[in-house]
Amino acid sequence: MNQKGGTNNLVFKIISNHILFKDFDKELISKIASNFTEEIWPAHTCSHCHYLKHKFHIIASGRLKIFNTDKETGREFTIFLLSKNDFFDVISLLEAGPHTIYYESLEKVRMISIPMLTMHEWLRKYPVLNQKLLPYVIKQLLTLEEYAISHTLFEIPVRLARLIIKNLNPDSKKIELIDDLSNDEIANLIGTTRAVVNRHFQEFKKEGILRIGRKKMEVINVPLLFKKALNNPKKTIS
Amino acid sequence: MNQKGGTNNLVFKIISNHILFKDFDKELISKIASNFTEEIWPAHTCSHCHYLKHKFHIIASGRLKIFNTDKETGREFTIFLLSKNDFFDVISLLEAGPHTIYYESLEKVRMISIPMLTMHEWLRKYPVLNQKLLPYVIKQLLTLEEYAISHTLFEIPVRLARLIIKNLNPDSKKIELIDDLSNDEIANLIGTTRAVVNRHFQEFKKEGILRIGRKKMEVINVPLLFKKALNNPKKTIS
DNA sequence: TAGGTTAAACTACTTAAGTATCAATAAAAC
DNA sequence: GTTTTATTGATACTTAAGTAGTTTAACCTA
Repeated sequence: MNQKGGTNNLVFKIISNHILFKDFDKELISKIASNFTEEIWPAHTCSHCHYLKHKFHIIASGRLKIFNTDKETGREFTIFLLSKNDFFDVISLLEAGPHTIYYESLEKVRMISIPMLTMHEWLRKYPVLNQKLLPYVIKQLLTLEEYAISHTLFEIPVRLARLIIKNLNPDSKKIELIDDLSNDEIANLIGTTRAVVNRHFQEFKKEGILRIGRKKMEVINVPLLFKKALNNPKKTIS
Repeated sequence: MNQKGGTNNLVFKIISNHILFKDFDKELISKIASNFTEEIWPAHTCSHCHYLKHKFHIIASGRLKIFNTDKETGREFTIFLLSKNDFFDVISLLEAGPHTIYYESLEKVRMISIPMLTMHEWLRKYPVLNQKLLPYVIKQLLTLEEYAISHTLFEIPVRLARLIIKNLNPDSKKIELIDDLSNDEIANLIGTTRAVVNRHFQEFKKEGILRIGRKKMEVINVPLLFKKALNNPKKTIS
């Protein structure tokens, strides 16, 4: 019905290439796309989870962090750093209990969204959608498991090294997604504070692992970085 | 075909009451049940994830922990403490990359299992199964998120108090599932060491929150316990 | 009940991480 | 181009948690 164009081109383009919907037939994709509306969050738009319970979003461009805060200490922990094609909130897909987390756009974020009710309806109507969703959720499960483990068993330098490696393009050897973040945001990603991150960055620099500029970083010794990522508390090297 | 009895009564009883299968019709449940075999792990049976990739298990009785170890320090972190009706390994349901975790039975564990291939086949054949699985996986996601957050932002006494609260029966006020664990196993659950757990147990005891015996514990002041669970680093009370 | 085994309690020490503060510097705004 | 703001770099200090080792108590069983 809304075939040529749907609500607009952006929505159709995203939906038809998206992991959740791409295998649906063209007709259905158009119908699905027509339910989405475009939404733009300016940089540093902050939103409480509560207000998002009624909407399901897919990111078209820009980065958005899901985080938790400890009001007492003011410290933050970035649980997920979402970018293109990621969607939220997965937890709200399940009618679970209260789930206090926050969202903030790191820059201007373009996204498409539908009412959560519609998404719920589709999940009932198209069981295949559950099949598509499951691998994504399990991948998030793995990510969180990794967080829990490394925040429990590993020290900051190890966590820092692993964060960089995880965002290192294996071909270009360039750091992606996080290379332009401040020390503060890096600290949030590994669950520590700015001062501690900076302390270890200085160490990494001195050891010739990283080259660091203002809001940019570059790996100059990959093997050494991988060595840092091993948990080796009793260093034999002086 | 294998209607009366199936492979045996235990399997049928578990399957027909299990969250994953209970809504299937009797015929299908019998067919499904006939694929399961019973398995018993004696107390302290330890198994590496690798060997379990080819099987899917549902626990009938006993406790089993999923954990990770840091070989360097010997420290352990219990990711999940599974008991009746829990199943594993969820991550292996997705054909993901390597996932190094370990399993150990805390006591004699009775379970029923099928080849992972069969489970994969069913997930394709019965999309409803994905629908049943999703809420469970999302619940695990929530649990891991909670771990990641509390291990990042909260100190040991808070984590200890929350662990107890999470396993506190709201009606009976009795601690369940973990009340007979050693300090060592408690430490694994909150990601610290035995000595530290004991240190804070002594504190809790002195403050009149807990009564502690050898491998048993009891809450004697619930409100104080809840107060401990709040993250309140700057205590005004001396 | 004696002897052995295991877990818990206690003490002393070490260290990484967190905190506070300020100076230096780059970027952005006016 | 000057002021303002944000980010980084650096120093000194505090503390919770980790580590090591010993003592005490509970439990088991021979």
